[in-house]
Parts: sequence; structure tokens; C-alpha cells
Amino acid sequence: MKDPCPQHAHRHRLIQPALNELTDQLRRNARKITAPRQAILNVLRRHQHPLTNREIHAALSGFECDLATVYRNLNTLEEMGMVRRFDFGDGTARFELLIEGDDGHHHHLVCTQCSTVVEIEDCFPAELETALARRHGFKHISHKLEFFGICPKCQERGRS
Amino acid sequence: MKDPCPQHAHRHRLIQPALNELTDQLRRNARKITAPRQAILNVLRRHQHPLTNREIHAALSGFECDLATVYRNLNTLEEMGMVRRFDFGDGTARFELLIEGDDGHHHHLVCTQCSTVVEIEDCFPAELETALARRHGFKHISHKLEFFGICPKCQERGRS
DNA sequence: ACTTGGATGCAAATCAATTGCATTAGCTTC
DNA sequence: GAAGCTAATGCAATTGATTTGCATCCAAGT
Repeated sequence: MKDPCPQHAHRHRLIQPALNELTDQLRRNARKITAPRQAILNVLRRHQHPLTNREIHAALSGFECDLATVYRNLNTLEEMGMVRRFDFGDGTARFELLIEGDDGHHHHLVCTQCSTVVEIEDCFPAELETALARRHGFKHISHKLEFFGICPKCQERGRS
Repeated sequence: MKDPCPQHAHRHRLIQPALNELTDQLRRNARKITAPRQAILNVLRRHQHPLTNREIHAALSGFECDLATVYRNLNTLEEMGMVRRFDFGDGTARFELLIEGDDGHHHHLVCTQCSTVVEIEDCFPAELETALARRHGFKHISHKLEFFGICPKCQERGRS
């Protein structure tokens, strides 16, 4: 099978979890294995970069389900810790499938012109974050971090 | 005049720009000095922490203007670089007045229970960001970074 | 004072996301 | 394998933030 998403070939982690592993996770969480659910997981499994609800809905190959069902499922999948929600500040949430055992913590570099997404390995330094929490007396601290810029291709286009 | 916003007394930078400095900035940008505009700037000037359009609209003391006007003004003020837009991921934008000459770059620590906001001095290390941009060939790189956690007061409340 | 284009008010439209409700269909139990 | 319970779904309507069309108004320049 060829890469389902060539423009995101630069993504590092390209493990495709087997579908039955995913359904097992559902079972363990006392969730029913429904057709929409499986179709959605299949889409997420094949496109391992942040997808909007709408994109997921559009990518449901063959099988159709209501957009509201996609929204509902991504919310429950997030609660279950099977997907991670990202916010690129454009008003629509994006989701990525998580690999079991991996908390999926990572960030993105997004092109402000063509929306190309690169997965980033860097993260805000943990010791700074800990110090920050202590300094202000906060507990259970976390962060949202995304980078924005102009990708190489759009720089080319700009010059032409 | 007492602090207009006691629960944000921990905010460090509490310079209140004079209203006429702000109107000067408008003039320099060929913007008309209108009553709604001044009222909005006045609100931002008095409450130097992130405010939603709705909050700003509600805080317009005495003077009333349409909510759409608030939205339009914050967009133009953002274009002019007089305010900075923040996104805490709750679906509504927040704005802070910028001090002239300061690019206003900073981040926040937000309580996920009571929404208390603390301004943060830390930032993602510039050298890491530069390296990141170079590594992926991106230009004009920037980032969005916000921290979330449980504030001291809510920790108390939780225990009781 | 006169003119003009930006600014405003008001209502309607968008757009993402959620929700109420009747119906359907997994999954457990017998 | 049928019965029963409840989650899950489809569909339509709703919410909430934000934008926009349009007629009117007014700040600023001449």
C-alpha cells in the first residue's frame, strides 16, 4: 500500500496500528464496535496527521455516516485517550490517532499559507515548566504549543 | 483610582497608557476617533488582561455600542498592532492592549477550573525556535504557547 | 459648511460544534 | 438464538462566536 498521504511523508512516526488493536481498545473501554466508529478509526489510522471532523467525515471511504456522529465519536475517542485534539487557532479542532502507550505529546509547525503541517520533536523544556508551576502554585500543569511560519514551497511560490 | 481588576493584581506590567496616546496611534494609522473606539480602548486600558469581545462589550461603562462594532474594532486594532489576540482554546478570542514599542509577546497560565489568568515571563527558547525553523526550512516563524493547570485557590476548594 | 469614505447599528448569515429525540443496533443474559 | 438494556446513530434544530450586507451616520479633510 502506498503512503496514503504523500505530502506528509516528512512525518516521523508512521506506525499504523492494526484495526483489531483499535477495536480491542474500544472493547476495553466498554464501547460498542459500530460501523461508523470503525470507519473513523480507519481514516485516522491511514492519515496520521491532524484532521478536522469535516476532513474525517469526507474521507470515510464507501461508508457514510452523519457528521454529528463524527463529532461525537472524536469526543469520546479523546476521552478514552485514543486521539489527541490539536488547535491551530483557525477555529476548527484537529485530531490525531494516538499509539497505545504513547501519550502522543508533540507539537506542530504549520504553514500559514498552505496549512502544511510538520510534526515537531521539540517541546517546551520540562524543568522550566515545573519551575513555572511551582512559582505560581499551580498543579497539574500542561501546555499547548504550536509553531507557525512559511514553508519552503510557499517561499518559492512567493518569489515567482 | 483603585485597581480595576483586583484578581489580576499579580500581573506584572501595569502601565496604563494615556488615552490620548492611544488616539494618537489611531490618527497615525488614519483611523477615525469614534466614540465606540475610545470606549473600547478605555476598557482595554483599565483591564490589562485578556478580555473577550463580550467582556469588553459588557464593560463599556455608560456608553453603549453594538457587539458587532466591538468585533470589528478589535480586528482593526489587531491589524494596527494595538492589541494582541490570544487563544485559550475555549472557542473565544481574548485581547490585550499592547504598549507602544513593546511587541507584547508573552504567554499565560490559565486555571482550567476558574479561568484565572496569570501572565508568564517564560517563553519558548529563541535558539530552539531558530534551529527549528532552519531544520524545516520555514521562514517568519512564530509560536502560540499557553499553559494550563489548577490554581492555588481551586486546589483549596478541591480539598474542602 | 461640504464632501467623502470609513464607522456604526441592525439584522441576517456563517460556521463549528452540540443537543434533543425517536430509532437502531451492539452486547449481555437467559 | 431470542429478549432486553443502553449506547450509538440519524436528523433536525439549536447554540455561540464571529462575520457581513446594507442603509445611515459622522469624523476629518478641503
